[in-house]
Amino acid sequence: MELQQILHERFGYTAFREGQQDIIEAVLAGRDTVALLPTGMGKSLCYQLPGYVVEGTIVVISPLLSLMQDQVEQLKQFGEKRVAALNSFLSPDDKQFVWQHFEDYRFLFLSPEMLASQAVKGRLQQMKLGLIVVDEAHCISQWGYDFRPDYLQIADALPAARPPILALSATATARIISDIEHYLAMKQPATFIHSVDRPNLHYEALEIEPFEKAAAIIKQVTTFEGPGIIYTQSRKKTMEYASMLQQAGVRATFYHGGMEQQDRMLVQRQFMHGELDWICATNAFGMGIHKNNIRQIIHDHLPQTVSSYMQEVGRAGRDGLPALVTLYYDARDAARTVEVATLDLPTDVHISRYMAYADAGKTRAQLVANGEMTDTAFRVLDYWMRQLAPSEVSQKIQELAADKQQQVSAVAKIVTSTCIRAQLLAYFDEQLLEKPQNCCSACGIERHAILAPYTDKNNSKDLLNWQQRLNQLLPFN
DNA sequence: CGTGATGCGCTTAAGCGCATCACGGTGCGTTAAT
Repeated sequence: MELQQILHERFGYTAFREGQQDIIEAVLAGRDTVALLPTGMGKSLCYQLPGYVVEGTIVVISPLLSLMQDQVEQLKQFGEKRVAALNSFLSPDDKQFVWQHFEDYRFLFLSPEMLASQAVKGRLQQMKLGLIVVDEAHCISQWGYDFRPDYLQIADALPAARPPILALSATATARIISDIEHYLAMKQPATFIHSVDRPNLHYEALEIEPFEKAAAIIKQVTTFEGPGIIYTQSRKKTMEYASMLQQAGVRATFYHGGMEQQDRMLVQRQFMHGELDWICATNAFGMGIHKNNIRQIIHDHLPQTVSSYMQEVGRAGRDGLPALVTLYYDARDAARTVEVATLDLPTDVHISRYMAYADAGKTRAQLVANGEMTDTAFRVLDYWMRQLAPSEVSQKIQELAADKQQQVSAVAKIVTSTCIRAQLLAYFDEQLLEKPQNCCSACGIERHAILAPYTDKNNSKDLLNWQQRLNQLLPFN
């Protein structure tokens, strides 16, 4: 069957979006493929469609359970029944069911951790696989080294005779692409890259005294239109900002990784449906947010990497209309961001404890239960101890810390440069060819030319029924 | 680096001033203990 025909009959589209067809053809030609597509440009179709061409199961490695749920639902809406996500969301019965029908699924979603389990590995060895997909593949680089080491071991979990791998992401530097190719053990991959330039984003980086930050942010939010996101560095601050905005009459709330899954979903949906205008969040807020009319992104600190900054500001202006992205910083920010970034790296003390326990034949559960290190620290350490000699691990951790410092420096250098846009592009090996009007704060910017004034949404009488409307919107609440 | 909790020593014994220390972000899966 022709691709066009499948596209139309199965998915109801009349034409491919830019880039999709080339990527799909590369995959169908059996090539390992790295595809960088802007968010909202139909990444999912690049593996959904091949599901109806190739023989065997499409295995999708996904970083978040909530993303898996979204994808499963989307495929079900397209009429696909042979789709499942094997993860800890499932009840024991459901898990049993998926396990029994493992080979029968057309699409199977797994986390890297689940993929690493012996049981899953064994099962994958014995079944017919059509395609391996790594969604949000920049997580390999972003999380693999010091947070979720299973991201560095995806290739080890796959059968030797495997189908092609398709790695999908929105933003990737040369280094991230090279990490993806290396840790997925890709063979002469086809690579599709797009420009990261976003002409409708207007960049601001404003140096400010620490004690003036909050007031400046509240003023900005109540002067110009939203919706928007405020990114801050601690869970506590998300709540403080949300509280201040609420007192200023803004429909705002907070979001961070310590919240219950259900609350997180609730906030996401309120924001997407326009019930909330501002989210005050840590970097937990982002992946899987499909909202195209975000007008502002505000940072109250220096982000940890240029890539994460690009991802965060990149959530603004997906509708193509102008958006303002503002970063407030002070001279001490870089040092503080480095502290936060390196906080949970294992130390020499942890290495000694790890070795002592290994010698005594004790288990990781005992180590963690004794409070000698966190579960994450153990897993990261366990990975490196298996990769390197004990004497090399300490040095490796130091290298990781030095790298974090270097990455923060790169952010600081860009936001204090003579043209933020040009420097951001340069970081992604691109050259700025045409400067838009109101390019960035370094080039000169006129906020009123970019955004409409703030309007007070509290005037509408339906605010009184806010909770009721929420309840209607969200049946499970 | 910056903040907030804790604890010490001092002193018209209840609270102050100061030093020290822990903590700060991102998520998967599993299981022990209720």
